[in-house]
Amino acid sequence: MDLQLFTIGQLSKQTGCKVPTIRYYEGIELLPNPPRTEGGQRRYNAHHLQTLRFICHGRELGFPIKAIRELLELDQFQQDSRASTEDGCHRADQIALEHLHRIERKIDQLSGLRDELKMMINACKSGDNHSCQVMSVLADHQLCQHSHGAADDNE
Amino acid sequence: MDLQLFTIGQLSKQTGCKVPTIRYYEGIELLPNPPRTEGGQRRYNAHHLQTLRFICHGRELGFPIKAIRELLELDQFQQDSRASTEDGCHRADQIALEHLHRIERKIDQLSGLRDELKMMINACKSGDNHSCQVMSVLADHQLCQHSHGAADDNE
DNA sequence: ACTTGAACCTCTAGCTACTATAGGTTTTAT
DNA sequence: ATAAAACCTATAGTAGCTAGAGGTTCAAGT
Ligand SMILES: [Zn+2]
Ligand SMILES: [Zn+2]
Ligand SMILES: [Zn+2]
Ligand SMILES: [Zn+2]
Repeated sequence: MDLQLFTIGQLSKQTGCKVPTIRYYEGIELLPNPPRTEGGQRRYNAHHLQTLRFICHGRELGFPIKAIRELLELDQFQQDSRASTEDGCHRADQIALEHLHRIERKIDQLSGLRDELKMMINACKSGDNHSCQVMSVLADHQLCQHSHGAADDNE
Repeated sequence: MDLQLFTIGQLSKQTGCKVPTIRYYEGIELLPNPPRTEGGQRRYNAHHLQTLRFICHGRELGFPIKAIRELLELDQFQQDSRASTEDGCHRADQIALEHLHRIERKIDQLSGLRDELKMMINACKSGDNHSCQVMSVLADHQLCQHSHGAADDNE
């Protein structure tokens, strides 16, 4: 098995991951270096495909690269050593839980912003003010209802 | 009026905006260049302070720099020309509305991820599986309930 | 007047996760 | 044999800052 080889373009189609992104993942050593043809083109096998799917799905679920890297290592470790799945599961769950918390904090923060924005916009639409509420609120946080606490964020 | 001058550190304390960030805003021509002392240090006036407050508040509310730039220009334009506030308000509201939509899309996307993550984690906690559900789901999107549609995003 | 230390200055590089472009080579099909 | 499609590397750009190095200026105290 593992006899079928894929070009980078085929891998891209199978996973939905763009070609430059695949090369990028190789560059940061997330995806192992594939063998090359004599001419220097990459040829992937089924294992690469599986790994890339894992990576892409992790990214789609919003996991940072760092987390995906650790999850891949856990996976590798388990396959290598046949260690009890318990520890790996524990750590994987922990990583997922941290990610869940980040997301929940982010949702809370964005919900606050959403409410604030709705209020400004509605105040303008109702048109009782001679000046734009959007501009006024931007100029003066006192007019805000919430504090839009800045969670450190990305994605 | 406008006689009181502030150092960049004082401006920083007044707004909560970090010193390098203030210099960064100047570099991208968002905040106008302040006059300098003979020795080359920046000295700001009340107008700079007001502008920086506007910028920082806009950022706290999640507006991209590009939007803030346009909002500042609207503000400037109105003060210069005493044009009817109507048009400015209309455009400002439009910008705010676009931002609101971005945020709502983002909240929707994150809510999907949150649900997905909760499901994986719970499946692991219930412990009926001999394998880690977090790992399994990552390896196979088929096990997902949602499609985690990737809205283009930032912040 | 002189010294000290905090605050200031510029410049460059780094962060996340890609994406785009330029300019060239390999593969595959006709 | 030729030509198009797909591949290659390398570099720079995206957003919005932040950190560091290495040097200068300012204001206060003696
Ligand atoms: Zn308005
Ligand atoms: Zn506010
Ligand atoms: Zn688990
Ligand atoms: Zn999925």
